[in-house]
Amino acid sequence: MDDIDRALVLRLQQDAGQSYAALGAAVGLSAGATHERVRKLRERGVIRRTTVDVDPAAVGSGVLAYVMVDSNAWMGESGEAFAAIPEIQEAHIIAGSASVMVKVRTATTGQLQDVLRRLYAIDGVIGTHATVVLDTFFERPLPL
Amino acid sequence: MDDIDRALVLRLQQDAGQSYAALGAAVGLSAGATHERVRKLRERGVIRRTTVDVDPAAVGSGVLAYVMVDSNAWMGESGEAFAAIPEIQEAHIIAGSASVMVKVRTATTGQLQDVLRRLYAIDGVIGTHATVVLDTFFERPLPL
DNA sequence: TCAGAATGCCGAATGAAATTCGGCCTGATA
DNA sequence: TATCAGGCCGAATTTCATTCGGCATTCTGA
Repeated sequence: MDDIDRALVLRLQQDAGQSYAALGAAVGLSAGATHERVRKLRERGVIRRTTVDVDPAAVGSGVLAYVMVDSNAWMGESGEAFAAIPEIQEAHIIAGSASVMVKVRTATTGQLQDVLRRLYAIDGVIGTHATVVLDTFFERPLPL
Repeated sequence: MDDIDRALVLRLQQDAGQSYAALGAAVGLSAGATHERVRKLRERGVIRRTTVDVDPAAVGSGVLAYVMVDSNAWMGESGEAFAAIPEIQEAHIIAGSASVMVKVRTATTGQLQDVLRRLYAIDGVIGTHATVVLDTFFERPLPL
């Protein structure tokens, strides 16, 4: 993981569709060497996968909310219960008054309400506190 | 935006590196037609870009926190002030007691503290409330 | 310090994939 | 029903990914 690797990851985050030749030229390597570097970054798990960034509103997920989930038990093994709710995009164990925080995307606030209902159905969950996002300034890749 | 488009977006989210031939076979289209569909999805902005998913810990961002930012003024035009802090990965205007919520990734909690310091320096910011993530269950693509 | 091994890079060769296009079919329009 | 636009297929062409031999540099251990 040297400066070249970091530069490669940075540029791939910005555009994973460019050719290895272009990518290599940007960091001063041949296409072959660039290919090998990127292959190893994947192998090591630094790059997990290549994906596309989708406009949530365009695919029917215009409502974004963060939900703090309160519980009366240790939630450390409940990951799958949260994963079973497809509208949940992220789920984290947190330090603080609540024990879990989830990021939810739905088409409408009605569906958001339904997600809250399903959260309550999870073992140990005793309360939720939803924070609705009114506007997103930005969502961007990791700093490097 | 029909069922085929949705299937394409779904599969591209899972793996944007596959060939148009494979992608087309999965949805019942030729490589050429698939190429054209995807081109239009990009053109319409449904697909914003193709990128790589990076392991944060591997690039020196092992600490994740969400920070509620309190203010004494309308923050609607302050997006750039938040964007100027590279450790902030997302920034949203929210409904509720705080006015802005940001997602922060740093290498250490010391750097997190430094980010809070810089948040306080933004015009109108009068307080922060950080929630540190202890463990991430999952982070995944949009539901479709 | 020196031989051997390992690593990383370059440049060329080869096969696979992206991209382009003409022609055909279907559904909508008037 | 005649016309037109949109979408798909399949082939042709160009570009790119991937693989490899050979060379230089660095690392290891004696």
